[in-house]
Amino acid sequence: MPPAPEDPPGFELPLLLFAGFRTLIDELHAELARCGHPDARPVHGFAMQAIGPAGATASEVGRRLGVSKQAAGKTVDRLAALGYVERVDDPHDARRKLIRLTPHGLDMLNQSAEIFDRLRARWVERLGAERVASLESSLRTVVPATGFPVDVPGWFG
Amino acid sequence: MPPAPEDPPGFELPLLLFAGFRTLIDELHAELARCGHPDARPVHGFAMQAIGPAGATASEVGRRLGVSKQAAGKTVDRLAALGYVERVDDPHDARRKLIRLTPHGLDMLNQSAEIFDRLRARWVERLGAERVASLESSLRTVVPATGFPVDVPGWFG
DNA sequence: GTAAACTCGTCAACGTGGTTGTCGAAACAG
DNA sequence: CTGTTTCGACAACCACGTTGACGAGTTTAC
Repeated sequence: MPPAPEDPPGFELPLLLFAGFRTLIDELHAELARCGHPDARPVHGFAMQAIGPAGATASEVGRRLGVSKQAAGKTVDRLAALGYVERVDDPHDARRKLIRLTPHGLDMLNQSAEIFDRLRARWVERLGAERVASLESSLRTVVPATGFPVDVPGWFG
Repeated sequence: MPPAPEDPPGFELPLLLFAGFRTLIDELHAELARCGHPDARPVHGFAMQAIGPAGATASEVGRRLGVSKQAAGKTVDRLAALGYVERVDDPHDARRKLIRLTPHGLDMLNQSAEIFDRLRARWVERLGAERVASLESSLRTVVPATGFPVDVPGWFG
């Protein structure tokens, strides 16, 4: 089926996906700012998700996020300066430095989860549970099944 | 309806939207690279869309994109260095410098439109026309009706 | 008509999030 | 014991964004 003239132009789809993503992220951070996390940035959430409650090393974070270990290290520096994580020496391996979430960092992760649930609930209010579930299931079908790194270095920066 | 335990966690929705967007953008640029535009970046597409076939000034581009005129000016510099746009003096206003797409730039815009149409058609193959249309219509209802700038400075950088 | 106010483009300094390359120290494989 | 690999750090660099300032040109008000 070649593109029928009444089809929306193809560039609207990425725009809508981006606008949807960005709307959620903006609302998340507006809400986080009201809950004791005014300096949190989107990248911080991704990085702390990659660190996880069990902790990780900078190299691991880099691999999970699909960026270099140096970039991950710099992000961890900023996270540490904001009090979200701390570095502790690994007694079993003197090279490694375990990055662990502080209580403040854990709080941000928990709050983010709650806020995202509330935001999704608001979409359900406006669209109905079925359409939201359908949207998620459609996207799950078309996005490659990898974890979140899709591996185009510097795709947006 | 408070979040039922069988609902997907709220953070999956933004992840899926982002993954969908990024998948499309990555495929667009992989394809553009094969069609004579190996140096194009996502930001370039947005900026050239904001310039438009009629041309615009750097300040206008900044306003349309929701960034400062200085940032827009720097992006135009890079676009000009890549041969996508040129600056011409406005005879009616000696302050203004009209930014116009070169044939090369126009070609990129046209190719992008075609590629996006093909990518959307691939989604239609996998999901069916109805589900894609439903996805678009759902997103249209939940994203604020503004143009693309949602106005959080530095939301991702 | 002139003075004030605004707008345009540019320069400079800086922050953030990436990249590559290098390096010493530590761990590991042979 | 000797290579090889891995870890974290350092440096230099690039892309993209921000403020603040500034001269030149255009509008607006008086």
